[in-house]
Amino acid sequence: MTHYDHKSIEAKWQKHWAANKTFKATNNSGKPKFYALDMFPYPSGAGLHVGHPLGYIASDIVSRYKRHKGFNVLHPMGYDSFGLPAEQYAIQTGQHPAETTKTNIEGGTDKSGNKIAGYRNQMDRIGFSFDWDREVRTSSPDYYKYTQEIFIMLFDSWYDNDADKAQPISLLESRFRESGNSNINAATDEDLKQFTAAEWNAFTEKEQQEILLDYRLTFLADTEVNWCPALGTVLANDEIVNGVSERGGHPVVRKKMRQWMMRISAFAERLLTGLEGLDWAESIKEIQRNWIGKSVGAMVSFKLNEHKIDVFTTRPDTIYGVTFMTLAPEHELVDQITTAAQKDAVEAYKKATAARSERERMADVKTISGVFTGAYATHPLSGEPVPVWIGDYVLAGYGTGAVMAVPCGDERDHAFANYFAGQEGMPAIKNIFDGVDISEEAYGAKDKTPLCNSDFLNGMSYKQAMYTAIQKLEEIGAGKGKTNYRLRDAVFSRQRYWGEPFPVYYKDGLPQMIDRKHLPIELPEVDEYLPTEDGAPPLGRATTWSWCTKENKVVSNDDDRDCVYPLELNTMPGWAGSSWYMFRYMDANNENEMFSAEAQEYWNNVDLYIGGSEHATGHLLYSRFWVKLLHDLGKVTVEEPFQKMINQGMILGESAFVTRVNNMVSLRDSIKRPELSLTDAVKESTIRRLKLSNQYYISDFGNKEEREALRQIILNDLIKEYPNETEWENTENFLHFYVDVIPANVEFVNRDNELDISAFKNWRNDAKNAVFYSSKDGTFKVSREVEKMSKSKYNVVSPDDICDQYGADTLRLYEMFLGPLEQAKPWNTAGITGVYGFMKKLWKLYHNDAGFSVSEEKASPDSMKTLHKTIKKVQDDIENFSFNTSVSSFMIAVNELTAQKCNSREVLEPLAVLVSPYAPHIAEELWSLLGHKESISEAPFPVFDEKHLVESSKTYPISFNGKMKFTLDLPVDVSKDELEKMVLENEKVQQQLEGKQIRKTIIVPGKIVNFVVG
RNA sequence: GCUCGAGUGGUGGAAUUGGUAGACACGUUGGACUUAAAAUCCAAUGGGUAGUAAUGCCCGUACGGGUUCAAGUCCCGUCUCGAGUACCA
Repeated sequence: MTHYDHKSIEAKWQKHWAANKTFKATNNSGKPKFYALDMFPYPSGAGLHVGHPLGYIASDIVSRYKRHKGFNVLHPMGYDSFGLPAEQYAIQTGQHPAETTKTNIEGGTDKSGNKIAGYRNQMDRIGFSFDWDREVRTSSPDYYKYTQEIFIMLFDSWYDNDADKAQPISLLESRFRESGNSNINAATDEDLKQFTAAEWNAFTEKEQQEILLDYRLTFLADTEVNWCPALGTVLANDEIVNGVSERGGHPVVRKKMRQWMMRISAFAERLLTGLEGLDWAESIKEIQRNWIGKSVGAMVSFKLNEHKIDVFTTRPDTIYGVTFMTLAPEHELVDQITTAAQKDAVEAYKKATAARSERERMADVKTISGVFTGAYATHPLSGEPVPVWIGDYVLAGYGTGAVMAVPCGDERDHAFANYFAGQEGMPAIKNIFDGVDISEEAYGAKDKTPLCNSDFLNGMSYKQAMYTAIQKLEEIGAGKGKTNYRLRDAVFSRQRYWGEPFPVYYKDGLPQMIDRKHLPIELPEVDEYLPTEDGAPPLGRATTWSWCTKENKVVSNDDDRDCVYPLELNTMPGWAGSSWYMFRYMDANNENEMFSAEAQEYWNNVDLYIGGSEHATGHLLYSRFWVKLLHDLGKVTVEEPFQKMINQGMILGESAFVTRVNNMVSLRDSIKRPELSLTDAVKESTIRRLKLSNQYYISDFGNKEEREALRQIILNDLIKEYPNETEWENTENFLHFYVDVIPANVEFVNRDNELDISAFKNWRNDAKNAVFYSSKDGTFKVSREVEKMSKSKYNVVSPDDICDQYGADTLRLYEMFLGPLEQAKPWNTAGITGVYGFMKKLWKLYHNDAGFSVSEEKASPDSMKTLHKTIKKVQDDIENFSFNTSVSSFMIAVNELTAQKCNSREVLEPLAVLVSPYAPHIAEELWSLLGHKESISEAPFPVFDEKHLVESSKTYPISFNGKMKFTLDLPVDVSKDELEKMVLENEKVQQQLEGKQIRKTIIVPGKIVNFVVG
């Protein structure tokens, strides 16, 4: 074989690696460990596209590099295989989601007869060094039994604020038995009733369980949820984008439902501080910080008759600036405090806000609205009356749903006060900032401006007043320092089929956990994947979905024994399985526990995590939460799962569009009065619509000439079609057609944006007989737009075609060559020939016309220099995750070695190892041609030796006044003074200096020489 | 609006702590080989300008300032684009 045959080489080595389990990781090894993890994919029916492997290639390069460097590398892959698309597809086709999911992973033919390549096959073709023996699928009962187990662990835990960790619920029970709950500082909802030990012990079992439910880290609660009617399920906050569902873009409404919740808010502070030690992109950390939304301030109570209105404020220092209060319209006290006179107005306002959808409220933040309740609260410090308003700028869900309004210091309060200025219940704005004009806008700065009109706070600055005010409020029992978080508890129930069932049954309306030893509770069979007629989730259709506490198994719903109880009908959300999978890989085939302590201790946590940044507030926050729980319960030794993370940029698709003439054209009626101007003629004519029986597509609609020509063609067709029409000759100026833009599958478009018309016709049934009007040069062009790659946009490019045509090694190199990993970029194969050319040149270095040929002679110093500078560059690049520049340096190395006619083993052997992380197939082939019997995968990485780069001279840029004029070769091993002397003696330098005076000479040895002249 | 990030040839992108801007690749142009095409190889390629030429000069990293012997890189201001967030008290 003398030419580079990627097909046979790649097939050969992929087979070899699989047969020899070359990349199997062991859980005990004397080598240092390295754990490289990719965010696992959701196996969709569209298959893997060229965007998926981008991150996988990067992590694979690092993994292979680390193996060369002597590490024991864990580099696993699996599937996040529960999820909505499979279920939507199941609803449409009636196929079990488990089947379609399996086909999407393993390949096969779907119900409509489409060939599905399968994620696994597609990945295998790219030559990843995954340890496939550790594959996980979140939808497999072998896996989700442990997801269920973690749910039980959450149920069996509460958050102890004093110890600042999750604790077993049994500990809480024993403390209740001993001393009631007054000394317990737990993360719970506010306002739990207090009880003594005696009271606790006197409670019935059911009462006790109800109380415990308020403390558990997963609990049932009636909450306002985001209900998506189109998807038939609730959604978490992070699953909603701009007020519509992230998947599908369906509207979302607020609805009160009984749901499983996760008390992630208990971990808010640790989730925030934990970010500090992580080597993540600052932007992701920032997104998480914003999402957690910590604000430090105080709770302040305002008395109103027998009621008490609590507010949260971050500015207790401005307490004397309170001019009024505002409650959210949904606030529970509103009805109780509203005066008779204001009742109608308040009712009307409440009704109006309730009718506004979440989306409207979000879109419209400018409009100010509100109503006075007629009530006055009492200022806790000054004792003055404070009017109470309601307004929808106050959110029911944040803080207490009420604010103390300080117009002089808060922009929203300022706007509200001005809008209602002069009306009943709106006093003049109190200004507490000495010497600050607040007539135009509020003064929000937290600087040293002294306070005034503030009694004992007068003269104090922000910090001091904050502290003093809180102290005073605590003293008189009217408030206390408090930290608030925006992070809400997460809804954990989904009214869907294709997710983990809860290990929960209900006895007397109270949830009971099924004992861990009876897991998994497997998904039941249902006749349809839709909600039941009375609105219960799909699991409500299962006929065998009850729990027998005697036999400890799932039994028929018809079983009417006393020991049989109904099972939970909701399933878990998509993020459940992905919140802990990184640990399962460590011990993926353990049948007795989720993973052994030894395995976890050995692998610790993930050293390098690569994936998209779109999971910033979902997966990456929830998995950190679960890991903190597992840590508190002693299950894992780490508190953070992903030490180092890189977010690869999305590879975008270039969608293709063709312009189609609508099947209706409008025709201005014939005009026979040449004396009229065109405008008047149009005015006096009538419009008739004619239907075209043909469809017309036009290549270059923007071109006027082309449009005119197409108009003629259509007109001619119309004349034939409507022979009874008269006066056609006069109508040509008045024929109008309208166009729409139709997406074309990018598979039918070549690199020059030309459409394969016959393929398009074949693909779109309604275009079979259409007329395609090409451009003058005979081609039919599409227009392009860069968008996210998706099946529905027909712009998905599969890596398989690239593998066929150029090979996996070229694909790997090319994806890296496109640019920095983190950057988003459109997929465009324009440059791939350059990379393929490189592969051929690399191959040729090891071959002559006759075949493989490598000499045993010593390499030239030049070649050694090329090799060693490449070693250094590639090593530095991989350590810095700068993969695109490595590819360039390979190209430079091969170009140089070719020019040097180098074919010495001394250089070519280490070169093969250098290339191996990037282009493993060709590296293995060359390695074996070089006579090695073992795989190249563990060959030691070449060691960089500076001595090959040492030179006797360096080319210095010589500049004058900072401008580089020419270069000079100067010796390296001379002093600065000698260097200066040599430069000054130079003829060219003298020329430049002629007639000028040297004011300063800067010589940086090894860098530059600069003369300041004048 | 706020927060974060980014603006470099026709294109994707290089430029380690301030030290030869445009590496590498695509594209384009010209040439060699060929009956021809493909493939391959060679050369040129930021813009302007002077010269027959060798060669030289000027301008150039979004825009306007600044610091420095020296700025794509540091500082201040402006503009544009992208991402996140959206009344969070």
